[in-house]
Amino acid sequence: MIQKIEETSKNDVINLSLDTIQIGKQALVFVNSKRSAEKCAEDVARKRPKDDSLNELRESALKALPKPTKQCERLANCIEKGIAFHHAGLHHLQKELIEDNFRTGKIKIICCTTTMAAGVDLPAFRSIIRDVKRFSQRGMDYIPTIEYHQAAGRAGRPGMEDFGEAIIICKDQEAKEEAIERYVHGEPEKIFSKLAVEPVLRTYLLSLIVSKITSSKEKVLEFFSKTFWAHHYQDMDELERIINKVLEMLKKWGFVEDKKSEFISACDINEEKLIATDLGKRISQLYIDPLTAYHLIKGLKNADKFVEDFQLLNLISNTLEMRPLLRVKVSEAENYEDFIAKHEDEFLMEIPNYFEHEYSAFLNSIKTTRMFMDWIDEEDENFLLEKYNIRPGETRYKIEKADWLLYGLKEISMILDIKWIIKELEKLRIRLKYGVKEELVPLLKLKGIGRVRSRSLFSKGIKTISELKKVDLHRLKDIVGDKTAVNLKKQVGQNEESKNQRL
DNA sequence: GGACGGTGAAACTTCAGGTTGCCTC
DNA sequence: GAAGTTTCACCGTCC
Repeated sequence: MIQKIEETSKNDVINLSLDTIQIGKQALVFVNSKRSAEKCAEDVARKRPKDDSLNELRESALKALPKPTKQCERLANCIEKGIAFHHAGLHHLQKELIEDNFRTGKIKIICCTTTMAAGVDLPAFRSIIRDVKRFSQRGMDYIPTIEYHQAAGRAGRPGMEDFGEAIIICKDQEAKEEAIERYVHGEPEKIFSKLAVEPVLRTYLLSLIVSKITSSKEKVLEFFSKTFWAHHYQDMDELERIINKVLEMLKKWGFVEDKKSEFISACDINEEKLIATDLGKRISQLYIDPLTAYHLIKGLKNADKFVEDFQLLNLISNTLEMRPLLRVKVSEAENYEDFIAKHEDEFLMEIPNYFEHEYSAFLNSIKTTRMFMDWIDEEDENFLLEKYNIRPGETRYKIEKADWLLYGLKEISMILDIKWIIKELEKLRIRLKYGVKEELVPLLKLKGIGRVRSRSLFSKGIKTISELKKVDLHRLKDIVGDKTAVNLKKQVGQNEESKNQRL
């Protein structure tokens, strides 16, 4: 059935969105980048009148962060017209806000990336798939059929509507035929085992040995031969070669060792036992890729009684876990290269050769490191967005990962008995978590005190716990508010409220 | 004549998502 | 590969 809609603009997404609203329904628009999601939402919003009943919602979106970023403003400006964008760069509060208000019907159109296709269950009358191609390492690739199905599956609300509409936007006849062939008639892709990815294999193999599920090379091979991976791979010789290679690495790095059986039975006369070392056990518990662990250990050994924060942050930025790293633009490269030259002897890892492929990753790691440095230097999210083009949601995600790696680094230091560095790591973790300078660390031990309050206390001269004890309750109330002030006094062992009541 | 603003073409840049650990009154 | 952004040349207007 061919259905005509009103064309008020050259942009099909705008026409479809406006039509959806006009017939009293909602739509999700799927695009291939965060920037597109934002722009697309703004384009639709521009064609819509402001709705005063959405003022409160607008304010909530704006106030999700202590200080609104440009992204918050853009979102708020869309929301007041019943339109929103949704992607991984949003603060989780904003994501929830958008999802909840789409469910209640206040938000009519969401322009989103794949966050919505996979993770969130938000049905709508229309699923509009604007982009069926997405950037990949090989250039632009069609999105998998399975992903199209997930997006299209959002169309139609069970129990509320008899049907839904999934629409792919095609620029010409050729694109239309391709879309029908690939997505409407196409079979979803077969599922492949992820075990074949080396970091996963390394982690998995180590955990098998740690948990004593497989205690010899033969048993390891036997175990893997029964996996889904082997089923797909079929070539057992090649499989054996890969597993052997990984096993040798684990041994070389000191996470696994061979042990000749002391009680030789008739059946396993030549069997060498595989045993995880203490270090190997801890790494497996920490769920870090063994290669990352090896890289961290090498870095720790290069540190000599004193480390700068940037050295530690750079060490963890050069791990697979931290990827994708922030990308250095052509115009920025010189600046970061200068930084490398200036600190040449200070890195805890070897700097890749300029002509090696890894050099650009190292350059990116410097940018990521400097982003963390700015964060712990108390720059706000808007500054990070402007300088590094990293959005608040991604900033939080990166910080979480960095924190986890620093925790891993601390645990490894404990096993290796490198005691002096542990305090440094603990301090850095606090600074990274809250995004503060070192001077605020003592105040952050208190409950109810974070980045903002610790800074205002500090700037009013309250810099330590003992100074907090000395300060008058009324003055404290002026700085952090009534409830927090009382709470703080309680925490430092002064129950000021009961004292006041007694007076 | 110079400052300024508007316009459009060319050059340049950038491009999804998101698991894991520990502690504590 | 393509959308989106930035840069730059060009032109017209105004003081």
